[in-house]
Amino acid sequence: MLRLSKLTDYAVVVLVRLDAGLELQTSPGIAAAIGVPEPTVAKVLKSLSAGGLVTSLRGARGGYRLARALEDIPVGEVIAAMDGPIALAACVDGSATECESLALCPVRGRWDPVNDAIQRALSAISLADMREAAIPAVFRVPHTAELGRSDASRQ
Amino acid sequence: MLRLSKLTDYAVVVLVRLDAGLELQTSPGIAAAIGVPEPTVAKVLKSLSAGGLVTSLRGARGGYRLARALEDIPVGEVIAAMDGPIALAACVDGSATECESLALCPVRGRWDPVNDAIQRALSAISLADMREAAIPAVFRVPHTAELGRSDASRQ
DNA sequence: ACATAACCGGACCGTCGCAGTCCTGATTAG
DNA sequence: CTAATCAGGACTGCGACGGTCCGGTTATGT
Repeated sequence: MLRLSKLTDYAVVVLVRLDAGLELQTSPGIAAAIGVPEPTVAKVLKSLSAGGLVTSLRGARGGYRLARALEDIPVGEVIAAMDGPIALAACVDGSATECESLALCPVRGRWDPVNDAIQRALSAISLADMREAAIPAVFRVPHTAELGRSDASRQ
Repeated sequence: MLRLSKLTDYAVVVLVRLDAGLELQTSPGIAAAIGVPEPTVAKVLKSLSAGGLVTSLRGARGGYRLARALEDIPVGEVIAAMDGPIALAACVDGSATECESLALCPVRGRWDPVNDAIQRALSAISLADMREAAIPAVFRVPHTAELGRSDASRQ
């Protein structure tokens, strides 16, 4: 239950990887570093960029960079960037129609306190708290050693 | 975005309705009272019964009853009964294979603190806290008035 | 100026879980 | 025995999600 999308999980891995000390990292480079297909990583980075969690530099020698320190990124914000606004209900979006009839809809505002509680819980945990386990041992070894390998070797 | 299943929302409405003071209520009766199709209500009640939130009496003159007071039912338990164990990850089930390779899987134990926080948040809110808004005004009036609508019309 | 590398913003499709319904038993009151 | 009710499935249509790909834009470096 509360199925967190797999993309969101990747997002955490990607963000932690972005904290590896380098100034700028490319999408293919990150993909190689964390062992996730490049198109998927690209998609994650796009969402994160749209959510303001990373800043991007276009063009050759471009790449991504953390917009803030991991300590200042609550996990709730990552989820919001990937899966949309955090809300625990079936019809919470600000859709105009309001389930056709506001009075009839049994799903109304009731979950607000629950949502607030979850929001608070997710705001209290930062990515720094999840950092340690974020990059599995297998991928933690090739750090700054040679990370432009699998993409640089393609030319 | 943490989509809560619609069934879970119905579950809250049903549970609140079960608190209406009657000793025993049948599935069709509840359906008529809250304005939700009978088969759906039946499904919800089955799940709730399996989760130990309501007790059932089979046979003629049977029905459902709250297993505990609303104050003693945290919303997290309702969610767990309807949507399975509360866990915020893609692969958290106790599946044997563990994503094929435990070492490789980037999704491992990292979300535990987050899950714990959510679990705590959901345990702190009881159904009594959600009672007021649970049954919309429209359905709060016709208590036992004219509920022979959709259940009497079938067969 | 040109080629290259990288991001951007979509469209696209297969898969899977969910909502909702229905059917066939098992159980109990009258 | 009969009727009412719960129990536990099977089944189906739909929509969201994971994952991939493509054309376009921007910037670097020669």
